[in-house]
Amino acid sequence: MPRYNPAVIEPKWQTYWESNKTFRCPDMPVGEKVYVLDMFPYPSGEGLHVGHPEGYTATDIVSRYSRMRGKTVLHPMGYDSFGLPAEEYAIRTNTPPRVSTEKNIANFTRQLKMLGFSYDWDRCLATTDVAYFKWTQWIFLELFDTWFDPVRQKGRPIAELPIPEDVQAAGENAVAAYRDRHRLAYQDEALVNWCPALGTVLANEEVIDGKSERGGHPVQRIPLRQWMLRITAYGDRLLSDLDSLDWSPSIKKLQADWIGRSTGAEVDFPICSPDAFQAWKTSRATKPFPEVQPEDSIRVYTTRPDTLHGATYMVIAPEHPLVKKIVTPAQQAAVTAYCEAAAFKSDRDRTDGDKKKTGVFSGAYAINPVTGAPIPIWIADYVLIGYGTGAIMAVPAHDDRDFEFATAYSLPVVCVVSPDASGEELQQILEGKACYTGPGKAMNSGPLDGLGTEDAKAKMIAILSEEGIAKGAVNYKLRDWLFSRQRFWGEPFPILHELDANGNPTGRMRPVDRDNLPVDLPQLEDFKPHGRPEPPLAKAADDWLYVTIDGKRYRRETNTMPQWAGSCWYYLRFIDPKNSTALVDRAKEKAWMPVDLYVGGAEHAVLHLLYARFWHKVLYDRGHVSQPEPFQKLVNQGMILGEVEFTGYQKSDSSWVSTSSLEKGDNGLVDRVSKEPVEAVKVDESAVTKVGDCFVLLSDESIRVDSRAHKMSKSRGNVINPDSVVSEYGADSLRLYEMFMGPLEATKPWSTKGVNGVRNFLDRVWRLMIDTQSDTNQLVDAIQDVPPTAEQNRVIHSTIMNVTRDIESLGVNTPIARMMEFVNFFTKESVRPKCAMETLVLLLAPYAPHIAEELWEALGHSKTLAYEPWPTFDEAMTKASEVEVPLQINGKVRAKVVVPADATGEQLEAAARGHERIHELLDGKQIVKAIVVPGRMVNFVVK
RNA sequence: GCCGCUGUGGCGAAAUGGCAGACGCAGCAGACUUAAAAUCUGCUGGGGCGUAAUUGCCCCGUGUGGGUUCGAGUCCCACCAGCGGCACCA
Repeated sequence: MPRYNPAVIEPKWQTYWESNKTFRCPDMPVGEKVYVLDMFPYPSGEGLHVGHPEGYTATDIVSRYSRMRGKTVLHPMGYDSFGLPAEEYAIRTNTPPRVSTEKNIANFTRQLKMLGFSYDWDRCLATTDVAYFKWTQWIFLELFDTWFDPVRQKGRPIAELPIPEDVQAAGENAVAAYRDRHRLAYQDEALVNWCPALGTVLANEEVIDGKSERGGHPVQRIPLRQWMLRITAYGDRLLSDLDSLDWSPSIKKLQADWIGRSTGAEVDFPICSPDAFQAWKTSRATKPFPEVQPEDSIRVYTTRPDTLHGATYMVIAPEHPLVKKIVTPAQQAAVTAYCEAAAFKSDRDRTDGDKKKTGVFSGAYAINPVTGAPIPIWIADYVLIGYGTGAIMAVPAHDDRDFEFATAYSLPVVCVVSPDASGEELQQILEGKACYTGPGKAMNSGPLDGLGTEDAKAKMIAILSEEGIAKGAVNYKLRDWLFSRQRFWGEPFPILHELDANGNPTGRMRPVDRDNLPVDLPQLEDFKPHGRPEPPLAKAADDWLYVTIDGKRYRRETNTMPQWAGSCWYYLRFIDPKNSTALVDRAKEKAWMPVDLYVGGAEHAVLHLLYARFWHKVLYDRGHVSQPEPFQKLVNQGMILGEVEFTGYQKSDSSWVSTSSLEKGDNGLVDRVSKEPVEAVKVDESAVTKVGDCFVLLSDESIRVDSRAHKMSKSRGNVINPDSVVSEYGADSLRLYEMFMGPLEATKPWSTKGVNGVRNFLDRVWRLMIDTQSDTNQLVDAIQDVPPTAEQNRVIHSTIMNVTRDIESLGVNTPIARMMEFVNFFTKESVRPKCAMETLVLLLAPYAPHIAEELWEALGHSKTLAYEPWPTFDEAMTKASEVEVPLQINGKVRAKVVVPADATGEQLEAAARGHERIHELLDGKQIVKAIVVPGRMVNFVVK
């Protein structure tokens, strides 16, 4: 009987690996170590998606390959299990989040084991494990206990923070407040996206068009006291250390853009009458540039200090504290209305570049500190409170946004940079009728005149620094990380707020003693959010909520940490998952870190990877880890799309409209001619054909249809479930197919026929060795214990060489093609040397481990092949004794000649000249040059 | 708008600057079979010439247009299309 039957052999080997602890990883590496890490999944109720096994198979191949190369491999798996979806689900089904989370984890674990990944399951963890988040809280306390020393560019213990004398003098509370202001984890009044329906603040990227991404509920911007992490302090290091990483340029660039470092200057503009300007200037010249913006001026950040003479007005954000102070009575009503409207827009909404710029005049004027001219102060939401100082100097001649605004409100435009242009264009710019943002020569700019843009910037900063009016400054788009959420299903903050005798907060806080960690979540009957920004944990019983220490009463912090917290350090815990005295043992950490290969989706290119790098650097500064960066090599797997679909478009009378005659109407697509709306209709593959570059209907070739693979989604109904693929084709086929689809990093469409194709290959591998007529796994007669022939050896050795080389460079698809060629070749051989079969099985093992183990056993081995030495090759054996070499004339192949593989250039050229047809073609021509590449080609250049 | 990635047969894709399309899917043909399935074997970019038929020969072909080179899918410049990300960051 025995046909290849994955349904039997796959569970058999999974059980074998599990009961023999085949993939248990020792505490400390023996010899060379490799740490191969997957981005751990969020255990959703839907279970594994086919996208998950793609990256997981790639890392499993590397892990299994590395073991066979004798390395010690750390290859763990866990779950990122805190978060909003679990909680929403819990609310809907009225079950505690922990219950549904554990159920989902069990399902994920079943599915992952079903795919035969070689994880060390003893190291499995979930961020929701109390024993795990104890250390998440511990790290939070470390952040709380750290300040950033800008001189040393390093996080240091808060106890080492120098306290200025005046603060010291102001007493204990002032010192405590000073410390609190400098911690990496600090509380601050922040403008947040508050969603009353979800009962939580949301990150900017969770808000779309002023509505929550989840549920589409309205979102408001309100000020709330929130926990923040001072990631901006690490901006420079997060940026510059990217250079040391083996990451794709595109991911590095995404991170660099997100950090968004820019250099320029901060400049103060006095708010006073022109008469008082000289006095202001004189008083400024006596002192250095003030640390904090004085009341009598507006501080702006600019990257173009060279254009200061062209600043004809100023704009401050609607939330800017000065708005209330400077607005004139006549403008009061208009300003209030404008600011209120702005409050209802999210950051994203407001920064939508397509929108027309709006603004309102405050009635007040400031003085341009270099020209002495009064300039109006406007309020507009194109200026963001969160970036720079929340105020700008507007130079409409040299900034597109300012120009657009100036045009809309008829504000003056003064050109101060002579552009690199000519004719009409130059004239327009000089007259202030067009905007020029590029570099040029300074003009109308007093002492800067004639200088190039870079020199002018430097000179302006130098002059104004001298006068105490400005200083050079660096800014980041990166904001401090808003770290608290008003939800139940997250890590509680290990922070206590001191209460006075009346039960009111004193404003002082203390960390929970580290011995008292973890702070577990309270049991709550009702963990639902409500419409107020008061976290659900506030509903906990008093014995959880209130703590008395040394006679003082405290109330626990009731916010929880965001989902990102747990994933910031899980890779460290995998090294030492059971440690109860430290987050990770120092010696083990040193032995295993950094992660040598980290694979996951590109959706984490910015947030997760930036947050984790930030935490890691803090832990590094505080001496808990030995390396400045956690992830040495990062690879982003591409997305797997659904099967290719053909879509035609029909009018209401069912007549077809070609995609070439569609246009965008007000409500979707319409026929360009009749403007009638059309409906998208799925067309079967058999009903279309390709003509030229387009697919058209077979029934009417004038009707073009769309051909596209779409992202898998429930609503589209094109989701492929790994469970059903495994039950129909087997786990090895799924693994093999996902690798065979194409390069790991590419986006590629699913094809069920393709799965069938690789299954077919595994069937052929099986029949190559197993006699399907027999009742047991009897080897076919062709397999004999004989040495391979020269030709067989060439196939064996070149297959080993190519497979090895490609796995090393993470080329996952091409080794499969090589193995297919191997099988195609040996299928035709009536004598199949046993050693050749063993080689194939070992090469196949990282890809399709179950069938490989089964065949290894059939070949007479009694234990797992997981630690068998990887086959080696002799490059000399890969070469044929004779090669066919193309002969070209002027770069065109005209003939081929067979020569010994080791033929020299002279021999090859002689053979080429001697070739009958080449001789013929060269007759009467003058050979200008002969290019001979031994073993590859000959090219005669003739006239 | 800005940035990045990708453009190769009917489809997924290969190809250290050296014979474009390996390998797989789909398709076609043959063998086996009463038949089908399965399996095995072969063919399969387009056009043309030639021949009884083969062997064979020529031209075109890697999004478009240029360039570098003896030789370009590969390197350089410009453009076009698709996908993805960012998007008033002063």
